[in-house]
Amino acid sequence: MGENNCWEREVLITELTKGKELMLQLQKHFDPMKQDVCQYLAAEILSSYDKAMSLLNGTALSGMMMSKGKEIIHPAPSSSSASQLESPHLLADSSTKSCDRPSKSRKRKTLARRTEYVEARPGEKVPPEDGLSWRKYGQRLVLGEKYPRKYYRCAPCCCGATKVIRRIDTEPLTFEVTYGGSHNCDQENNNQNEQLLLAVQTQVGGTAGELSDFYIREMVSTPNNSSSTGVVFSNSNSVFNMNNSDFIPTPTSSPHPLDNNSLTDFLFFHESSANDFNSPNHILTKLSFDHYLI
DNA sequence: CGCCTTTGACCAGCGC
DNA sequence: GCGCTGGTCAAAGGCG
Repeated sequence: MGENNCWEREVLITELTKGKELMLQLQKHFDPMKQDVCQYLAAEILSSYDKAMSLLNGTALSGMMMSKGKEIIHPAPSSSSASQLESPHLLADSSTKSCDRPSKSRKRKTLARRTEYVEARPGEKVPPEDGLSWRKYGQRLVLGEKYPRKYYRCAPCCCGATKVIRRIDTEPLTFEVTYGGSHNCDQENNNQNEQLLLAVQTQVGGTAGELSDFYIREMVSTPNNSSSTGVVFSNSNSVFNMNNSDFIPTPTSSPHPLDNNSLTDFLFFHESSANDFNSPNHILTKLSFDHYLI
């Protein structure tokens, strides 16, 4: 009870803060030539305020996600996997991080779970990647459901994180994704990315104000290996790619496919163009758009 | 040959 | 207490 109130208060504060930040960005970046960017920011702001209003109206967050106020997570960096996994609802006991296999017991797990609704892109029959690495371990057709549920667990290590994907019968393009446990290994990557972002700010401009023309496009890292972590960022004229071995921004091969593209391209960058300048084995940690647009 | 997916079996939670 | 349900296991097969 008390924990729920604390959690909802935290979500409320987070959503209101996020909305404020987005509003400031919308004001800062308003440009009639970038209507798609403005529309995206406006949608995010509305989403944040909807969540906050739901909480103020006494709607439990879980109910908000599960029932009429279905939360559709669009495949944009604003729905950063990193921030999602930091949800207190989801975090089990991160202090006891270990890579031991979870208990062999087949006892049904009663871990805190979090459900999201994800839309597939038009023409695709699979939900968009969430930036984390998963390995499928089971699939079963549940009674009364048209499509089978697919069960995944953490691939890079054995932190016990699981994910269940269910295709909605009535909305074939919508998937219900239920996360269980905590993806500790990716949290490590996220910490590395935070450090890398600070390094970028230090090297390129020093302060966020001086970096106002740059968009951090993507953090890039490889599984279980921090040595090849990198970051890609750009302004309206150039795309830079750097890694943590030198922290010196260097232009990527020109013309880069992302050059002169709008921010819409940035939002889906990780799936369409990432392989242009990274090893095929990389995984990409999607970042919060509103957080890293500096 | 090793990794990944598939699939039937197992077993505990849950409702009646 | 019993049966149903669904989450997980693990062997088998597929694929690169």
